[in-house]
Amino acid sequence: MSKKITIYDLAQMLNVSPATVSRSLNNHHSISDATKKRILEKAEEVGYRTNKFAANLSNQKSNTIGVIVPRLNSYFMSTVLAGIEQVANEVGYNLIISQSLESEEKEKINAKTLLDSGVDALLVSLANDSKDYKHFEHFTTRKIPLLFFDRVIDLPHCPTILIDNLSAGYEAGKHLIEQGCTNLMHISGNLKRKLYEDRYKGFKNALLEHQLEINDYTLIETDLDPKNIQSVIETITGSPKKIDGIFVASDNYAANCIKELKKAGIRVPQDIKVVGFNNDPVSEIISPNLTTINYPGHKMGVLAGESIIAHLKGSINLQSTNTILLRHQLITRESSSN
Amino acid sequence: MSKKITIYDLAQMLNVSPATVSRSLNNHHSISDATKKRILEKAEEVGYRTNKFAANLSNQKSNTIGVIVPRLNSYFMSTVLAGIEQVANEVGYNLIISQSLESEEKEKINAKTLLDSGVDALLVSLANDSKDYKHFEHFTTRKIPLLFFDRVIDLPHCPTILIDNLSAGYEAGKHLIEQGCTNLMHISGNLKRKLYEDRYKGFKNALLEHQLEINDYTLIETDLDPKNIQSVIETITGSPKKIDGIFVASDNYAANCIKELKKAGIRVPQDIKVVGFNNDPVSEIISPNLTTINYPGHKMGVLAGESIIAHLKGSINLQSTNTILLRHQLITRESSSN
DNA sequence: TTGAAAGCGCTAACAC
DNA sequence: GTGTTAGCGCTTTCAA
Repeated sequence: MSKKITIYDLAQMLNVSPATVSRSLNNHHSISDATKKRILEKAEEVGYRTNKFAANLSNQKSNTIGVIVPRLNSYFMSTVLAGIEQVANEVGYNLIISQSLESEEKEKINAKTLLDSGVDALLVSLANDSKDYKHFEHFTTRKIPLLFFDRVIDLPHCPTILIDNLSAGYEAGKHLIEQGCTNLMHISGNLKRKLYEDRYKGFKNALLEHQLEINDYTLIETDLDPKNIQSVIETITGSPKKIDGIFVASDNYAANCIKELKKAGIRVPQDIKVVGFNNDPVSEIISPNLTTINYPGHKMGVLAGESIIAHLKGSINLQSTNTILLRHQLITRESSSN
Repeated sequence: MSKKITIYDLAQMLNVSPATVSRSLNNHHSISDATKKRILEKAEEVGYRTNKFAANLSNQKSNTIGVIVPRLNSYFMSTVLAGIEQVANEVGYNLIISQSLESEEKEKINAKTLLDSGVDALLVSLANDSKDYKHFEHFTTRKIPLLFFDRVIDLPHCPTILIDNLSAGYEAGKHLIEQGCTNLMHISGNLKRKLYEDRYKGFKNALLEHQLEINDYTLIETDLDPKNIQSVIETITGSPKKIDGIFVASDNYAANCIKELKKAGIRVPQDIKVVGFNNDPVSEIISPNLTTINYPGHKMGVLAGESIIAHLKGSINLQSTNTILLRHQLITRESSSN
């Protein structure tokens, strides 16, 4: 902002008051069309650009929405962000995006920075690490709307958007059982996060319902980082009772599992059937194609964006809606077929 | 920002002037440690939060960097963004990210919005569509640093960060030739963008150097969207001379090609050898594993972030550096083996 | 329909 | 080392 043409300059050029210029620029109704037109044209002509700093200061709002995600470079998350960005962009909101990199510490700092930056609202998907949520209180006390998606926590007045992980887990388990698996394993993400806990619970429910054994091999908690996959493979191959069905909490990890299992001479789906999660494009690239749960990331982003913007514009009150559940769907492919 | 405690409030509580408070908060040297401490403590105690709008207005800077990318949900791009975010976050810069969705129109609007938002600098990867670059002139005339990465354009005073696509294309072609391919094809992205043009040029150079024929089947231009892959497969299978080597401008597309080729009964690498681009994780998931060119996305993001921030802090002058070339690398895997 | 003027909260030049 | 004060550029109440 250095070629400083202000509303004062415009006012002077046109022999009107700055107030009139300001009103015209904001399309205020109490200005005659004639002067409005005159001012707008002049503004265009001299290349006037509004100074948002000043407008923000005066308005106490920024037309900016803050986003905190664990990391933005996963297929799922970047898809969600793309959805949020799209709707925000359309209605003229800016998006400030920051990553917690799974660290509660960074999440806190990010929240603080975004608060200071004067975001009008905050969208959050939690870090695995986070146990304490005081850093979000500043937002609620200041009545800055706060919405959680995917990795959520139940905070008063904060709506959440997610899928029904419990039933998704159940469906995955049930499907494997129906395909004839009797010795099942779940490879989970960080169980501190409710979505992973729920997926496991649902999965376990399916086992219980079919009177299948639950033992030390039923659940492995991981960070879902393929780097550390080897120990998981060893656990699978080392199980006393041969494992014949695996439900993995992410497609990416599942694809890597399949790859390593194949290397270890274990056939998928003949020896072990696999169900992933997310419906990542990789699920259709891996051979065999991966059975998975479709998780509508883009839609989630769009919905999160739309909800928060509608709330900001006053057209709906988010505080009352507490949870929005998106529809998921089991997609069966080769990795679990008979 | 509704629980409004200002520096005036603090000043009053402590019987000092607002200026002293401001200076203390900014750790100005001309303030005695004693008062500084007193003020900082009080600020903490009453939960004072600085109002960035006011600070920005006064400073004429926002500590914010704008980013425009074609879309943020590709593996490569989200990796770059993760890199940018990481360095920006570390030094207290915010990132406003927007997508052009490959449309010049949206790119223009995004640029305008970011300009108005008062970003201190702008990082851009161009939309395929863009032919006109006037929308970036506002930045250069206002001396707002502008840096292009990946999909770049040569604008005066604007540094660019990219890899040597010419030699990357050459290496890919040469590799296929060395593997015994004689009838080669390149599946390119939008040739309006120089990086794709360069990849093809390099590839062609390899063919010319080995006196291989260049014909209508040597080059297919696509949007690299797997949705429209079928026509490409038909072109491949319909070629009068059997194509035995393909260089694809993205791993994702290459993986889908391999998948479809396999469906069509064509064996990779026996019948056709394939080289991709990016070293996307999918390249190690697809079977056969994909030979590819490693493209250091995260590093590119980090470098872009570091460069622009160093420039903003005055420690280097970016205008003089015109182009930063990152090192790429051919990674040979099964898809091109003998 | 338009204008005058008082903020919005912070910074920094200039005094003391 | 600290205080006074004049901006930064826009919005908006109140008055005309």
